[in-house]
Amino acid sequence: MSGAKKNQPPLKKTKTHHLQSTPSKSIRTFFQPLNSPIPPKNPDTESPIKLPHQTSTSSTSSPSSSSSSTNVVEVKKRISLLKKTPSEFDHSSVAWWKKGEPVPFLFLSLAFDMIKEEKGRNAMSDIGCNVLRTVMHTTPGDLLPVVYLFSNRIAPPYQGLEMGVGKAAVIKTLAEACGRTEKDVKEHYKKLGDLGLVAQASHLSQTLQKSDALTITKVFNTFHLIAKESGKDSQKKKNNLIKSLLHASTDCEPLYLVRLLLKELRIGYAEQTLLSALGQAAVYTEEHSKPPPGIQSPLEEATKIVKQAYSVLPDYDKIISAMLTDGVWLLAKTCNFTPGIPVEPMLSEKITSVSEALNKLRNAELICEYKYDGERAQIHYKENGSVEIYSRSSERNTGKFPDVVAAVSRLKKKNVSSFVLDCEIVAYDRKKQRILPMQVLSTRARKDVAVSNIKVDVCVFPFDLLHLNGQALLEENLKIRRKHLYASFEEESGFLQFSMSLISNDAKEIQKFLDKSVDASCEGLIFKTLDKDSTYQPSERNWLKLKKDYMKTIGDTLDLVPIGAFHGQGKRAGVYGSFLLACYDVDTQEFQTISKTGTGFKDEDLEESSARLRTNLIPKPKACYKHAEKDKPDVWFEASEVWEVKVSDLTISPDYQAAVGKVHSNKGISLRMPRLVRFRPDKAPEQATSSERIAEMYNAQKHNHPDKSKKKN
DNA sequence: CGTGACTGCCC
DNA sequence: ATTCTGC
DNA sequence: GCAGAATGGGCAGTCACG
Repeated sequence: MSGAKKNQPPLKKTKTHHLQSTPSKSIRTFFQPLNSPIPPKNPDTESPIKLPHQTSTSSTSSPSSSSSSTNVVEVKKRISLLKKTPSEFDHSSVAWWKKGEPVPFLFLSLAFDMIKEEKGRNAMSDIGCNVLRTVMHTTPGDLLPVVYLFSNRIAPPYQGLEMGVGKAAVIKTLAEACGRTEKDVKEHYKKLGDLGLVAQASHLSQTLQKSDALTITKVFNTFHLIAKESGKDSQKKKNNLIKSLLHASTDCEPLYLVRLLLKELRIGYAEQTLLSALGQAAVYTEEHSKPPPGIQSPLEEATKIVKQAYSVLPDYDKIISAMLTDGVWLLAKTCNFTPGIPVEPMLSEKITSVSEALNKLRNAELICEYKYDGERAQIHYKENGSVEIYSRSSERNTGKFPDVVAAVSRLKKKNVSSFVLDCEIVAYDRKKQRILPMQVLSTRARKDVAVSNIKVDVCVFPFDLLHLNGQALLEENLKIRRKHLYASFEEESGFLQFSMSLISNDAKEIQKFLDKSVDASCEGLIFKTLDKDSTYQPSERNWLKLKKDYMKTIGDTLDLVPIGAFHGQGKRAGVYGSFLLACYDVDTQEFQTISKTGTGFKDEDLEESSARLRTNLIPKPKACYKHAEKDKPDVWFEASEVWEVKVSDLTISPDYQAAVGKVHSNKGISLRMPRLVRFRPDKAPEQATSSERIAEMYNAQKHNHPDKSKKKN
């Protein structure tokens, strides 16, 4: 594809006033210039360059119209030292601001830009590491916001703080900020595939407005203000806050402001690399603190420790503060699993057959459990009786499930004073004693639900216990955890039922169990070891999952026609990113939209398909294309080819038109998790899967006709 | 007060 | 969620 | 095999606007 291009707006002069808005109290606990026995190499006195942010002592800001643009050149030259191997890097070599002064946002933006250009994760991690060390050295109080911005968040997920700024809002703001129409901005966006690049190319702040240089804390605090804004006129206010940032930004700052707002950093650097860099930065910064004896490679070890700490306590406020006060080597002690704070859930890896499970977990005692189709939940019950429920991504869901709160409180056994339960919450019809589809669960109200007003009942299916009566069980084997699990709760039909499980290493028996799970409206099975390697490993993909649609020969497959496409974003800029697909209704001779798809393509496939279909453009949808007005693709195609798509489910859709009237009077059918399997050059569009067949497939889904799913042996 | 666009979060 | 890709 | 970044349907909640 293409190399990265930069597109930098001309520099503007920035004046130097540090509007210091202190973030929050957490900084108080930060250790000051970390234990640096080595006197800093005279950080500022020697700085040979007059830099934009360095008004030195004179608070009487002179309208220094002097060489501000050359200054940025100098800054960039200097900052390229970040590329040095950490062992050769001098933590005071790149900062152009004084010790104790707020870290300029430009520093982070330029670092992002450098990271983006690197290829290897090691090289990227090194830059990150050097950035963190620089901040630790000059302004440790800024480390927390720097880490948050690096990780593309503004708060731990369970705090529910969201900016509520999306593409549409950014488009609107950009249009206003540079006096263009929204339509204009949208076009530009479609071309570049990245609103950050649009912002950067827009030469914002045309007027030579005297504005203060952005600092990390300014940006971070403004993000928080944006997040907290709500109610009438809140959109306008958010809009203005964003504009104020954009107008104060220079160089590549607009690019990263926008990307941060949209949570799309796109520099190939995310959580795991950051954690690794954090660990390494700590090792270099804590120069006097020797690693514990017996450690061969402190850097790797520190990385492990930080990742481990984060996986059981995913909260940077706590991790950073613990790291700065007690050092990285104590992190395993200072950042423990904490009841009330969610742990990252253990995950599973996809497999495609029972035999694959038996192979991978050879020589270990196996347990299979039904894979229920609901929401993952981690339920924390504390000594004082308070309960919190967290989602798979650590969002606090307690307010959505007051009935679950009641159920676990009621069904825990007497000897249980506190626990953390890992489970699946599933929509459930108690009268018919039947699991209901995910789509039913998703209609449940989410905020401040009252037990008396619940529309969708749920049943909890526990499968693991991470904590019991003040004791962490993470390090115990599954066998032990299960023993505790079963000993700690009573079952109550329709409220709490242990996940259906089978302990077996017998392929035939397991195959039967798999079929049974599907009959019971489940998605398939999860495989785990009971003894060997069976501790609970947060965020690790050490379980296996087998779903019917993963299996090569089984699962629903459809032959569909691409009739439109959407421009790609990010690394897909310049090609289509996804395609609008249709089935064929033989009776009406219509192509009816059924879903989009944008995954399953090799890069090459995507380029070729894009090139091929671009020759087939039509200005308007044909009369025989049945689609909703709502989501029109960027371009329409003549129906010309057939693609095979695999799905996990068919669903009734509010928008898509496939088989409309056949299973629902005015709604069509769509696809859950559609992905391209292969092209079908052997088929003509009219040979695509028919609406009739799609209705059949929908009706064949077990949970749509549960009465017919008689037990079979 | 109803509707539709937008956003975040489930999968 | 699924899938692909570079390291 | 890891980590990151592309991409899917669809729901409730929020806000702007008529």
